[in-house]
Amino acid sequence: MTQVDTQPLRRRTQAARREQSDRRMLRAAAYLIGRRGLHATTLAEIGVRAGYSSGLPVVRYGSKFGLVDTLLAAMDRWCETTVASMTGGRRGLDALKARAEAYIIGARTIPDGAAALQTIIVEARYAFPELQPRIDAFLERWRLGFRDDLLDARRLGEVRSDLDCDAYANLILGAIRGMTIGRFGEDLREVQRELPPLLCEMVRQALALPSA
Amino acid sequence: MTQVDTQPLRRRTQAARREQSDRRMLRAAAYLIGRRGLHATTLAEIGVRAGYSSGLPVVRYGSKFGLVDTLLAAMDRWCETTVASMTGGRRGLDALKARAEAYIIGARTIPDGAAALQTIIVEARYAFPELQPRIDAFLERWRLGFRDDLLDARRLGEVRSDLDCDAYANLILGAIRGMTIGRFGEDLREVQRELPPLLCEMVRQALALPSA
Amino acid sequence: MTQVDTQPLRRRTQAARREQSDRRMLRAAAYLIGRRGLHATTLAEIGVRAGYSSGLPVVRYGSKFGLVDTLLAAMDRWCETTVASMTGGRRGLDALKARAEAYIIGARTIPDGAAALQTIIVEARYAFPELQPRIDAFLERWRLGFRDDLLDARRLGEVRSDLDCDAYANLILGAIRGMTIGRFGEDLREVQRELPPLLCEMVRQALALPSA
Amino acid sequence: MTQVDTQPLRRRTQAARREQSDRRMLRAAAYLIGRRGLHATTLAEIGVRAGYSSGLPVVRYGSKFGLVDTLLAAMDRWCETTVASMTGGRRGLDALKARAEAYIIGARTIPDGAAALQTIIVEARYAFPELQPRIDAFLERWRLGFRDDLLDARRLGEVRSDLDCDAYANLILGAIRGMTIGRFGEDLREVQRELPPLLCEMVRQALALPSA
DNA sequence: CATGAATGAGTATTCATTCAT
DNA sequence: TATGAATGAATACTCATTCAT
Repeated sequence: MTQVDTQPLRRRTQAARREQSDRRMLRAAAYLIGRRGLHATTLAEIGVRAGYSSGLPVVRYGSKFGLVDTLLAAMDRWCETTVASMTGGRRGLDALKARAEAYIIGARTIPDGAAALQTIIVEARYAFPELQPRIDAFLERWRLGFRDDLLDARRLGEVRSDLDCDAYANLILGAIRGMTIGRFGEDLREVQRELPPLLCEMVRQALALPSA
Repeated sequence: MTQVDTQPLRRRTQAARREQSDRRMLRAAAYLIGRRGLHATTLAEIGVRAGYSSGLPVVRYGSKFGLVDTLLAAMDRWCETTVASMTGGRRGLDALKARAEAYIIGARTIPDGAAALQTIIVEARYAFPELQPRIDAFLERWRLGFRDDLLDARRLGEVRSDLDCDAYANLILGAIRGMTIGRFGEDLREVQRELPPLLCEMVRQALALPSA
Repeated sequence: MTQVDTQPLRRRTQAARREQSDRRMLRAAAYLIGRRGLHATTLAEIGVRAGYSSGLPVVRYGSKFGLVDTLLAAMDRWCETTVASMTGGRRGLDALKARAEAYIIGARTIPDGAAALQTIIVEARYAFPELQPRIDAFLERWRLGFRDDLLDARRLGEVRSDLDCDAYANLILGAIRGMTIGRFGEDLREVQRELPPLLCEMVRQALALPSA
Repeated sequence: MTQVDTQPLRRRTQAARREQSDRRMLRAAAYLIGRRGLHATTLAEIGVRAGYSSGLPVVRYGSKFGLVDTLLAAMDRWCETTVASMTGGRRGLDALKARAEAYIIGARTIPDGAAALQTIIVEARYAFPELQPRIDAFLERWRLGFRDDLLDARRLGEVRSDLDCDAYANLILGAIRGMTIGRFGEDLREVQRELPPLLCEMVRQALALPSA
């Protein structure tokens, strides 16, 4: 019986150590990448800021690419969960508005993470071309979310039946990205206040039925 | 007499040589920066690709910062000229549409330059913080252009009188930037076809008078 | 009473486990060192390839030096045993021929071990200078073996009485080493076919009595 | 005329600087590699020992591989020249003896270079597999030299007509390599004294005509 | 006995910049 | 004006070793 109890305990403890250092390092990575940029952020810095040695990041993630890949995957999951909970039970334009808000809210809830995400999306293009598929998938998921909301809205009769949902989904995502990019750490709060109602207005007016 | 004649001649020749090497190096810089990113592009590469030695860029511009600064200033001037000629004689929404088209057209006319511009705007934030004022000024000029067009349109009665021109100018510029960013070298033509009419439609419908 | 019985049993089991992991790790070490070289082989790899954790090699041997030292000692013993059994009952040139064959046969019987041995002999000079005495002793034992065979042959009248046995022992060992070094994993079979008869011929003709 | 004179002068001076640093760095590399081994020798050390900065070796040779490749090529040329001058005008066994002496003499003339050469031949197998073709070519040239000497000796009637020249060339080269390997910096002088006459004796007795 | 998390010193490589020509 | 040789600081990555479990 001792065996049965100690084995899992040991494993739980080792796993816990690993999990904790994992969390800390990803948090430190997001903090630093969002502030100094992907290139200027050192693996050693990340390890030290997380409270560990300079070598741990490489031991854990194998390489800088591995760390960024892991970080991106974690943030991807976080976005997925947040968006799902915010758009749950909503449909059409209502869901679209919630989805847009989720993007902004992410930046408010975990500003470090959001800043790092934007930076990685932009800098990784040159630094880690192998990461592009994951980045594209991330953006595509957002785009498809907006598109499906618009398609749903069309089905519900909230917008004109001839609306080019794909094009408008692009426009919406582009606007959100274009307005938040490179503006972390400064006047993001302003964007948070301005952008959602603006999009709502645009959505209501530009996409609504001619009669509306 | 020989002195008097040769000196100016020499000077003219020297100036011409300088001008030519200048043009070539900035062109090479735009080409490389747009493709590999600001950080991955080395001064030596730029010099060699321009057909000169690896050391010339530093001799000419003093430092990497100096080169990027010069390049940015040149592209700024180019944008200014293009926009002025395209919006010349137009007012209100008509001018706004032309201005938006100018942004896209720039990417079509000098794709290397446009790609480099986007890259610099994003990467310089971390690499050359001293460059930020110039970048901000560049973007601000675009934003003010759109804002003034909207204000003009409001004065002309083309849009609602309570329109938040500043906010919409931000939205428009953000959409343009967000949709073109990181998409150079691939499907930019698609953006060129889609974006301008989309913005036109949005402008027409979202900003128009309620009666329209 | 339970104590008295289980203790030895446990110990025997522990000893067996230790012995098995020992065998496996040395085997894995030989395999990897022979293939990738001493420097490129990591302790972690050895542990994992042996079917254990990455940390076991250090726990068992204390350090990389300790492992190599142990491995070398084991191979030394193996050589000693093999040579003894192959030269047993023989004398003079007959024994010399058998000894030379033993060197080659080792490479055929345990190719991984032979390759690792060669690699260690060469790389350890720089990596583990402290190991040099053991290496020198190993080579010296071979040299002395050949020398004694030659001295015996001289006593038996098989070779000229003025033969420099030390010098020729060096030559023979050198030839064997020089022809096998760095050729593991490739055309060693060719060497196995060629070298022994060649040495035999040389031994027979070069060292034989002038009259022969 | 000034042009005509200064241009070459400038070029000669720059080229001279380059040539000098080249010579110094290769010399320093040979010295260090022969003493500490290929792996333990640092590019920075090489640069500093040559009297330059730690970064110059990479700037000049691109990488550690590039440096070793260059060094090997230089030593290859040196060997070629030395062997050619020493065997010039000789034939058969006489040429073979001179060739064997050249190998040893090289170690006496440029002991650092010879030691580095041996080390590189052995260590590069694992560290720089891409270098293997050059190494093989180097060894093959020696082997072919000995073989051709033997073939010539056979033609001249100096040795038995059924002699396996390829096999014996292997044996001779193997013996030379096996007896010098890993013995640089210590008792190489002894080898220098012992080996050539030993090979001569072997050649004379083992390869000679039965009647001789 | 065995695992695996964490350390930290060492090294090849990059490249903006300086400087001799 | 232009070349290119030389500098040196910065950083990703490796891995033997320590230590907690």
